[in-house]
Amino acid sequence: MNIDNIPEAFSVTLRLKIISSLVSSSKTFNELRETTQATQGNLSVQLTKLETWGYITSSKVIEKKRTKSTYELTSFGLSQFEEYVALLQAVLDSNMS
Amino acid sequence: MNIDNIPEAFSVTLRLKIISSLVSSSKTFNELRETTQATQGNLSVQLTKLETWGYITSSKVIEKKRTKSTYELTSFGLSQFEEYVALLQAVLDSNMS
DNA sequence: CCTTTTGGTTTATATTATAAACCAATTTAT
DNA sequence: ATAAATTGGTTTATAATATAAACCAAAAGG
Repeated sequence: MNIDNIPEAFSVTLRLKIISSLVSSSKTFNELRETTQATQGNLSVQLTKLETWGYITSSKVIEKKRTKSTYELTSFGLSQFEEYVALLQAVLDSNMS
Repeated sequence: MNIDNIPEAFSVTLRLKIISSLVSSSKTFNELRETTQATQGNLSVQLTKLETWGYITSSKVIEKKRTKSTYELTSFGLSQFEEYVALLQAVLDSNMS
């Protein structure tokens, strides 16, 4: 990763919030809704994108006869996030004059 | 700054490239065009936005009877960039389990 | 059963990033 | 002289995409 190919995952605030929220632990759809304050539709769309890109995985579980989706950051997603932050930090560090 | 109000300045790759490029030194329009590989129109639009938001300043100088614009990162722009990176780093650090 | 709630997805709209077209001034070529 | 090309951009049209509104199915409550 370099400044010329920053992944799309980090360019939308909601996606960044989702990723940030999942760093500490997996979350359900509604937990993410609370922490991100996003609408359901928007959340659904962005989760689908992050999953398509391999940043998160989801698993549907039937709980009390209702589906409950849980979202988890993949190791790829975490490492991309770490790389992204390291890249920006390096830009700042290179300025040390 | 927190995860709920990430400035728009950082959500577009070209804007992030411009800011990154200006961290080390001021640059002219065409120097930015080379380092960012952007089209003139796109570069112009994003520079105007960054200037409107106070991230950069521009100065037009007449050199060999031609205008030459130079763009410089403001101290506000730099500190916002630093805050942004620190914020993301804090998210990662908070995961230390 | 009829309404409400849960747990989402699909689709339409609004925003905005990008590229194409344009413009004025200057230089170079004829 | 003046036509063509270059410099240094801005304006505008279009393409992409983020967001919100509408929708849907299944279950629970009244």
